[in-house]
Amino acid sequence: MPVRMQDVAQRAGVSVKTVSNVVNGYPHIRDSTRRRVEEAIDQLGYRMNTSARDLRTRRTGMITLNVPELSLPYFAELADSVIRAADERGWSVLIEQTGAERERELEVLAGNRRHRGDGVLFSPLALGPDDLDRFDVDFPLVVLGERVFGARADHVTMNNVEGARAATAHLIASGRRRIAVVGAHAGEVIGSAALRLAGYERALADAGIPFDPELVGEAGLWHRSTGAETMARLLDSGTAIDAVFALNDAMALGALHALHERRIDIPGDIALIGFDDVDDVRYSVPPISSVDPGRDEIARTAVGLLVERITGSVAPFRRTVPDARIVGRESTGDAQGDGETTVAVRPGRVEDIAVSPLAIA
Amino acid sequence: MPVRMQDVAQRAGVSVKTVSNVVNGYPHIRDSTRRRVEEAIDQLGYRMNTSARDLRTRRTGMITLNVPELSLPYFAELADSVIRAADERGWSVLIEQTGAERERELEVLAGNRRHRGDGVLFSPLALGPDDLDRFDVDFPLVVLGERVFGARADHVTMNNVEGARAATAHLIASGRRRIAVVGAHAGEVIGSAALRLAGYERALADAGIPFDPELVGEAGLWHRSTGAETMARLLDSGTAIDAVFALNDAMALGALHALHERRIDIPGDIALIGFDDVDDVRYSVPPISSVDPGRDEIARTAVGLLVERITGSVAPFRRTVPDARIVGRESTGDAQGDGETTVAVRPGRVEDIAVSPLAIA
DNA sequence: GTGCACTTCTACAACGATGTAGAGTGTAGG
DNA sequence: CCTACACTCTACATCGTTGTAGAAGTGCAC
Repeated sequence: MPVRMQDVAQRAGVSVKTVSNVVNGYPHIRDSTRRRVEEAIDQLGYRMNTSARDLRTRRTGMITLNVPELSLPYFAELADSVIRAADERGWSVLIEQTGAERERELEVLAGNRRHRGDGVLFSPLALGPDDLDRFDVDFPLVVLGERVFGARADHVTMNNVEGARAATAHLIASGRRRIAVVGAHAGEVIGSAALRLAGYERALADAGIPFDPELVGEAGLWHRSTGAETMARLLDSGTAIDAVFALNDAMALGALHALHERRIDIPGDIALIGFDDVDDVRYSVPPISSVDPGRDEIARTAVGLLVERITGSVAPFRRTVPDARIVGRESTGDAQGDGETTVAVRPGRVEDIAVSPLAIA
Repeated sequence: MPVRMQDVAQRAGVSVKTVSNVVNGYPHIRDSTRRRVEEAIDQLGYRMNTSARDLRTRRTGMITLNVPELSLPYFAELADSVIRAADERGWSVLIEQTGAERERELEVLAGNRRHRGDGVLFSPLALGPDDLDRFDVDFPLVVLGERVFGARADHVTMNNVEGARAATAHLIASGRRRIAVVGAHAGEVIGSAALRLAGYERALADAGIPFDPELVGEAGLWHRSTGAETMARLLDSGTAIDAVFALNDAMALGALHALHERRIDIPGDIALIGFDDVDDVRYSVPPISSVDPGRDEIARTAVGLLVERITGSVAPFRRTVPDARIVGRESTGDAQGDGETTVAVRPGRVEDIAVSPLAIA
């Protein structure tokens, strides 16, 4: 029932291949022929059957983005940026949610889930170094985030340690000494939590401030709710606190909530800084300072790496770390109202991973 | 290079079709045969070529969701719900962003954009009644939102009028009389703005409170920033105000920001209610009351309608309106801290649209 | 022993596009 | 006038799967 190239060809009095050539912008076509074909296409309302093209060309023009959930503002904004970056290059994006469940994340790598698209952008939250072997997959893959290092895959990470160091240093520079952390993961040595905590400790050491475990608040999931709970626990513990570094913005918003409940003045009594620089924190009350990890660049780099991996030849795996910066707002006393100050974070490094990719079948 | 059914068939000593039958769960297969095929699949690491299957079956198992942008929390949460609903039924979701640009929204309907997937879920923000004809498309389409009524397509809308009426009535019930509106669109008779304003007016009328145009604040785009600006204008105008109805939550958050800047007490001086019930408002300071339009049900219904339209026979177009409810929080004095009260909104109606769909080619 | 229904499997064409190879022109250069 | 080459177009095989039709085998009732 649907119109095929065959039908267009017949109407225009040319071969199917000529229609294909017109549609695909092949240059050597007489103007009159091109016009006739285009008219036939219009008249018949022809639209290319993508499945047939995909089958023949062995390429779909789609990539899959796997994130924990779009309800988390950071991932929603990441998805936004990824879709834009892909669109600029003419690619479409399929989105799947893993809910940060280990099982579903493993399925992404096993490729057992519906296997569409030419490559996968994967932001794991549940997998860790024990799962490194699973990343040896036979399809183009780019990993986002800080859960897995050393995987045999291209990898785009944030400048976690330096970002966290700069955020903490920023608080110290304004005279704070009792800086609490919201969102630590006890015993973990990988992942954003560990890296950002390391940056925090480094900043303290740089300033000669002793590390006090009482100031470190644990939070498993990095949601607004857990940020609020952790902040409340810290406040109830009775430890003196004059600043808070929330390891992401969602928890910073939760912490703000908890501070408000106790009518604590920000930044008067306690200064607050987050991480991710999502849109929300610009409009919270008061606006919250944050570390901008360079979301657009992360997305653009990741899409670029993936497309290269899909279309290009075999090359060593690469790890890239976009530039980050500190955005100062009212919650750290850097600005009033909608004002903002920004400070660059010491750049991360771009390294080649010293392993070769498996030949992609 | 990649493994085909052919290769599996050879290894298992059966025909290609038998492999296909095993993969697709065709029942009449000897156990021993099935086992041999499955072993061959494992050994060779076979994975179905989806393009070939899609071509043959004339179905891709994907739908496209077109939204303005995922950075807007409402649409991020909608996308989350849509992906979940689709996943439950075994469908994948391709997401495209229109940026609320008229041109791009028209392209969605023209089908000129890459045309993949079996159907489209479309949430327009720029199109209006003038574009009704464009909705006569030759692919399965379900429209979301309030921009277009009477289009020849299935349609899922929010219970705008009743939701807005109930929100306003809620403020009135707590003794407010000078209720400002943030986000009106002057002169528009369609779209969320007009419908929600109508609900507002109806509630005033019900309570015998005169409508005062000075209380109505315009805002073109419904962002946090415009909410803040509009709120500021209203406050600066000098009109007495004891409550604010922001026509969506993003603007409610912006309004909150503006109120905070002037150190106005909420709900002491001014009560505040929004619309959409996005996650953010649960954790703002203070938490903001809102109208919950039933996001999950909207998504589930929309996906259901679309899948039916794709797989099913021709049937009259349907319009559905999920149930909404008022969620009372601190900003209207209904609860303290994380507390919530809920009140059902008078149900919307489910109607058949009195036109038949075009035969889907 | 025959007929019939069910189970199990196969051969072949078809889905709708593109890659390859090459045929038929036209034109410039020798 | 012939050769070389660029331009324009076509015929045909092919991508990897599933639908259709039917063959072969099995079991059971009569």
